[in-house]
Amino acid sequence: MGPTASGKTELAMQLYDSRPCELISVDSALVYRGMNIGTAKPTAQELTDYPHHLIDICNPDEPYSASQFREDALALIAQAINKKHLPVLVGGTMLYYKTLMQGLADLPSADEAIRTQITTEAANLGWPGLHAELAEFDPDSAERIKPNDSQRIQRAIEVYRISGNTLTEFYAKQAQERFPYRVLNTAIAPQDRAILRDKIRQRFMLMLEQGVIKEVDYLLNVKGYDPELPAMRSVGYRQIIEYLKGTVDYDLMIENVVTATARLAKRQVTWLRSWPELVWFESGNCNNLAKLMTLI
RNA sequence: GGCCAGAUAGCUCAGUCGGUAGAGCAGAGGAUUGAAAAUCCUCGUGUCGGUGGUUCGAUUCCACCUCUGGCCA
Repeated sequence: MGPTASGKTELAMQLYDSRPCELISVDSALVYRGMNIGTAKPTAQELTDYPHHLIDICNPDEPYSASQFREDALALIAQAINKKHLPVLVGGTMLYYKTLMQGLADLPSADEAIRTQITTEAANLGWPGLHAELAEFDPDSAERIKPNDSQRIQRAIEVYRISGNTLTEFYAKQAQERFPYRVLNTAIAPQDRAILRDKIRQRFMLMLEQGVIKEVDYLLNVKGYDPELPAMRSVGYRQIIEYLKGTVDYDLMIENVVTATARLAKRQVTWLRSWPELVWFESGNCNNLAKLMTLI
């Protein structure tokens, strides 16, 4: 685990060279085909030399989710163990790790039609208005969810409309999950955030040289993906789309991407601060592999 | 050289009919159950450019100075 631009992939590849393992990507953006430069996906050559599971498994307009990840990852872990390979989970989507190990309530899947309907209602009533509606049938969830948290309000209402049961009821029935494997939790990050910010900036400058703007332009204008798609709203893509539409100039776009990426890193670190039994590694330390090997 | 407009938080600015000031952005901390690279919550003391003057009291009014734009020579 670790924030973006901290060197997770590199360390995972070193580990792959050192013992038989299966690399399983834990990243909500790397699943999308055609989103390569902007997601800092390993190169085609790297993916040939170091095969990763769960990269390039969806098109940007196909939904992927924490729940789907859990299912995929459990299957891949079992396969790896059958082959007597070490399953190595590597990536920065902390909710996916949490979901994998703690499970989810038995909730209904997302329903596009109902989401669209709720979004339309929100345009008229505002999210606080829908939050008030939520409070009528599920006061506990309304207590927990803030009046402007559009996504969670939408989800809570969606679950109720699909199933007739509230989120609170589903949570109450949720079984306590016991993850059936022994896990070594490791995280890598630089010692301070300013260093990470510099690395983020440098990496984005490299992405620009590699043609990240052409990549986004292609997804938007040739493939015709809706800019409102979750995939197209990821860090970097969203800001480049603004630039392509002419809303912001080039220099401001660069600043916006660096800022958005640094904030992503911050949120990733927030997850990790309270992560139980976590072993920390420092970015760029040449002893990381050796240390990792002694822990496995 | 003259005239005009500015100078307030890291940045862009608002404001105080005179009682030492507040937004947005940035930054920091946090939440996180089928979109999670998403979505959301909390956090604002700074010689109010400098020096004098008026005043019980000046960041606010006045004078001069410095700097930055613009216009005129």
